[in-house]
Formats: sequence, C-alpha cells, structure tokens
Amino acid sequence: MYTIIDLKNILNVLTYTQSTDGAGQMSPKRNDTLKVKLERDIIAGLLKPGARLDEVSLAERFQVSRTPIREALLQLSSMGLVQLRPRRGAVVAEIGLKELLDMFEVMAELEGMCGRLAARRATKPELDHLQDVHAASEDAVTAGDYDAYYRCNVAFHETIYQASRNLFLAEQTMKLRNRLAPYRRSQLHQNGRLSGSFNEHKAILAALIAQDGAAAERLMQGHLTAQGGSMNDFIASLPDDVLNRSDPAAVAAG
Amino acid sequence: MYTIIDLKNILNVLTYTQSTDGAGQMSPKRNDTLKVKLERDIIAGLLKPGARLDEVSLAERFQVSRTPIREALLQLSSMGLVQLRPRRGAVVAEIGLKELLDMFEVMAELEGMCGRLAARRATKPELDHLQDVHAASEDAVTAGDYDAYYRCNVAFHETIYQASRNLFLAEQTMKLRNRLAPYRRSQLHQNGRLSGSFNEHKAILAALIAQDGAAAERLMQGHLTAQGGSMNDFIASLPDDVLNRSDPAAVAAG
DNA sequence: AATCGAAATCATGTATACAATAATTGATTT
DNA sequence: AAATCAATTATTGTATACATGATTTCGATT
Repeated sequence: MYTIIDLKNILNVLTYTQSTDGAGQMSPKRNDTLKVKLERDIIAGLLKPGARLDEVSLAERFQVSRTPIREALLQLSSMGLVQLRPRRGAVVAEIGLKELLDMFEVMAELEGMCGRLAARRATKPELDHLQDVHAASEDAVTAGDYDAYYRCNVAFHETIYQASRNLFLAEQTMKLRNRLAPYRRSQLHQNGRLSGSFNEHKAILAALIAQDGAAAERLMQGHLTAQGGSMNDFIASLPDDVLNRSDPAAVAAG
Repeated sequence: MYTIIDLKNILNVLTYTQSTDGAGQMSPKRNDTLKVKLERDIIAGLLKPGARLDEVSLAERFQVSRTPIREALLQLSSMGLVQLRPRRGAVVAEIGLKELLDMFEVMAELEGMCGRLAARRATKPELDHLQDVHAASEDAVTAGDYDAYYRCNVAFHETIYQASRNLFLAEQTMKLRNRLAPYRRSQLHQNGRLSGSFNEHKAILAALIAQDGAAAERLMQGHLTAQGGSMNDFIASLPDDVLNRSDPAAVAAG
C-alpha cells in the first residue's frame, strides 16, 4: 500500500493537473455562455426553484434559437439545477426536504474530506492565501457586511478545496455547493451565525496549519452540520414552499 | 443538533423518497434510450476510452437524426463518460492516472460513508438481501466464475448504497462507480482478488449486522483502497495507454 | 351549475438545412 | 525533397420547419 500512497503524493506534487471545467469536460470551452448565465441566475436566486424555463422565452431573451437553449437546459439538468420533465418543459429544480438533508449530509462529508486532505497537502502559498482570506473575513464580521463575508466564505472554502490537491474532489464539492446555493442564501443572516462561522474558520485554519488532518476533517464537518449550528439555521431559513412540498410526515416530524 | 438528527432519522423511516434517475431528473424518463445504450457500451467496454464518437455514424447506427445523438452525448459529457471538444467532436473520456487516483480516493470515501450510514440505517430485509447476495457470490468464488462474481459484487455494493438511506449519496456513488467502470474491468482477474474480495465482503457484512458504523466505514474504505489490495491490482491492470497518457513526471515517479 | 369530453392550441421532441470552423490534402516555393 | 500555405472537404454548431403529445378551453350533457 505504501507504494501507492507514495505514488499518489508524488503525483500531487509533480503533475500539472489537466484542468477540467465544472461539467467534467476538458478545458477548451464550447459555447458555455448560455449555461453559465442561466446557472448564475439560478445560483444567485434570480430564478427561484419551481420557476418555469420556457424554451422560446429564453431563446428570444438570449437572441438565439431554441437549440442552444435546449443544450444549456440539458447540461443544467445533468448538474441537477433544473428538472427536465418529458414533454412538460423545464423548471428550476425544486429539492424536497429529505433530498436537501441528504445532500447536506454528503456535502459535510466531502468538505470534511477536503479539510483532511488539505491538512496533509496544502502548500505554503495556499495556507498564506487562506490566512489572507480569513483576515479579510474578520473585517467583514466587524463591519457586519454580510455580502462581503459571503464572498470571503466562498473563497475560504474553495481555497481548501484546491488545497486538497484532489481536483476531482474539488470539482464535485464545488458542484454540490452550487447546487445547494439557492437554498443557502439567507443562511448567514441568522442570529449570530456570522461570528460563529468566523470562529469555526479560525479553528479549521489552525488545524490545517498544524497539519492535523483528523481535526480539520472533524471541524469542517462540524462547520457544515448541526454541531456548528449551521444546520438549524439552514432548516429555519427554508422558504415555506420547500417545507410544504415535502411529505406530510416530514412536516409533522419537524 | 439532536433535533436535526432525529428529524433526519424520522424522515429516513417515514418518507417515501421521490426517486430521481441518475441524471438527477425526476422519474418520468424522456427518451433516454440513446443515452442509456451509449452509456452501457462505454461502461461495458465496447467503446474504449479515446474512441471517437462521430455524430453521423451514431445517427445512422441508431436510425435517428443527429439532434438526439447530440443530446445524448451532451448528457454523457456531463456525466464525465465522454469528452466534448468544441468543434472537434466527442470521444469516450480518457482519464489520466492522476485523475483516476483522485476519483478512486473520492470513491473510497463515498463507499465508506455508505457503509457507515448503512450500519445505522439498514432494514432487516435489506440485510437479508445482502446475505443472499453474499451467499451467491460464495458460489461464484468456488466455481471461479468471474462474471458471476462481478454481478454479485455490483449487487452487494449497490444494496449497501440503498441501505444508506441517502438517495443522493447512493446516486452519486453509483455514478462514480459507472464512470470508473471502464477502468475496472480486469480488476477481479488479478491474482487472489476474488477470494480476497469475498472475505472483505464478509467482514463488511458482519459490521453492518453488528450496526458498527465505524467498522463498516473503515472496512469499506479498505476494501476499495490500497489496504484491500484492490488499488495495487487496479494500477497493475491499467492499460498501457492510460499510463502513457499521463504526465512524464508521473511515469518517472511510478 | 358542474363535470366530463373533445377539439384546438401551444410547447416540446425530432429532423433537416445552412453556416462556421477545423482537419486534410495538394500545390508551390525554397 | 521537404516544408509551408492555401483550398477543399468533412464535421460540428445553429437555425428553422415539422410532428407529436400535453394542456387548456369551450361546449354539451347530466
């Protein structure tokens, strides 16, 4: 086994990773502009879950024919951001409560894995950058600037994804983060989540610098799940229609 | 935190999960027949990595126009099974050594997670089914029937995915398994892997029955990674062109 | 008046035609 | 003879036209 571990670590240092974009295809991007624009609208919350995506409307909005629109929708469907119902058109994906909890559970695992690997593999520049981002986020906390902290938060986590030196893991985690984004908008606005999140970042950063993989994994998982308080706020922040769409039993249980 | 955990467990028992297909879209399948057929050909190894996927050839082979072919290729691209190079056509995805190791690392984590959750959540019928599958696989081992064992192996793992009671996790794990499938064909044919795999399954099954999540996770990870011996065989079984395609530094390191 | 049914309308799925770009081949020049 | 450039060919990307199936509306019947 050690030969493999060594090989992997050597590869992580020596190889220049062939970068693939989010869709899993090689770097030279085709006409992804439509996909990206729609994706951003969905992630940013401009297109809310359940919103209908009419092909002809989108076509005339973007001044193209239906064909590229259909291709973009197909890609977004594969990413899970839109639902494609046969002969019934596309809508922005609505995720039920059960599915959301499932996705969050996987998200915690993946982010925890990122933390564990990053503790072992992060380079000095990556750690420096992480500290810079963390410092910037502190300013955002004191200023109470939610938007600024949101951006710092994204940068913090994505830096750790990169530092895991597992490009596939980084992509998968980012994809899942984006897919959950429409349901996380107001998360940081809950009670004391801003400073809470900041303190958790602080502990995670310390674990990474100490190269303590187990601690980094545990702290990161806690940061994302109930122990960090994030999950409760997340549930609380769910829009009514998400909860209502779920199974009656689930609502009763909640 | 406990309220959430309880809610989640209650949900896992009470809710009837809205099933989504592998592409992340709701159950009523559109004309996925093309995607499925191509996917099977790729997973089964009939279409080898690097093989060119000409749209017109595929169109006349399946007796349809290029449009549905393009849609199928786009979906397969999003799944990572084919590479879509702009203006240069589609090929069956070639995965470099580094990326393969990355994917395997994530695969081990996801399967480990499935094991951990299944230990806590598997129902009696699921465990019974798992034992049946395991018994059938024993016959395959004594008979030295690789194909039969391969099928049992898939059934064993997929049953555990389901038993994790996290449908999203199950889907993601299965997707990744399929994506790695073209590179795992000859894996079981290596030296004593057949009985080795069987014994590992035995230990995993015991951990699941004992509801020992930590053990199930650890054993499952070991089953997939170097400790189980699978990784070494996997590396050894890699076709030359995969290794050659990698970065020279990687080859030197290996 | 309400509900069921049928027809019409509209949106999606597929095919085909056209445009644009990359690959290939051939010719010319050094 | 080899290499480079240009022109042709072939394949991908986009638009549009047509077909199929779902939804909605209007009418008739209970």
